Amino acid sequence: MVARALLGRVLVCELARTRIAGRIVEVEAYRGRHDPASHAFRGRTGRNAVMFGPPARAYVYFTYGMHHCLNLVCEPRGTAAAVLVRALEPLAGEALLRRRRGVRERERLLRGPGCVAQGLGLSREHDGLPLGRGGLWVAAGAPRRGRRRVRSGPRIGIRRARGRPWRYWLDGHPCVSFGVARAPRAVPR
DNA sequence: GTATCGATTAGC
DNA sequence: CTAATCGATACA
Repeated sequence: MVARALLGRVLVCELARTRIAGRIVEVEAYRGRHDPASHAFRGRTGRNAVMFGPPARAYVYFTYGMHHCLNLVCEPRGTAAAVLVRALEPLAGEALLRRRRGVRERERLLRGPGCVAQGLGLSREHDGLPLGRGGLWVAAGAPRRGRRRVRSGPRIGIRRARGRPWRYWLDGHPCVSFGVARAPRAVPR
């Protein structure tokens, strides 16, 4: 699976003459037309069009009236699958991250999908950005996935298709959005 | 046209 | 636990 393989690799963001890098420690897979929790479940729309396009592009969407989230499109044209980047361990650009995020603790700088987009400075204008040419790419990354085991479980914050364990994270990593210490709250209703 | 919800977060 | 805040979606 693409999602699992991304763990431990390094996401590099060089936009607007800045440089931020982070180890990918938590992701979720969304599987298009076959996945009731995916934005692409009901077909192509203006928002999700990038997911139906070629792979290795950023799908950036706006949600809750105030947050953006970053996905990496990972299947061929016509198949709308993407991986949501939920959390990174900061490796470069921490001073800028502290300024953008307004928090001091390193483990909170890029913990949670909204925080990732805010930290990297991503918004809808970056939707469709090709990886590798537009200032955003995935580098080879850390050996042995940061020396942690990969765990999987239900995705966070969804109401449909909760039985599918398509969230993947590095076990015990302090930059994971919901670990042992912080359990995910149940989605209401 | 109106009503409801959301791949979230921070704060109490 | 809730407010914030607005685009997407559901429904009349």
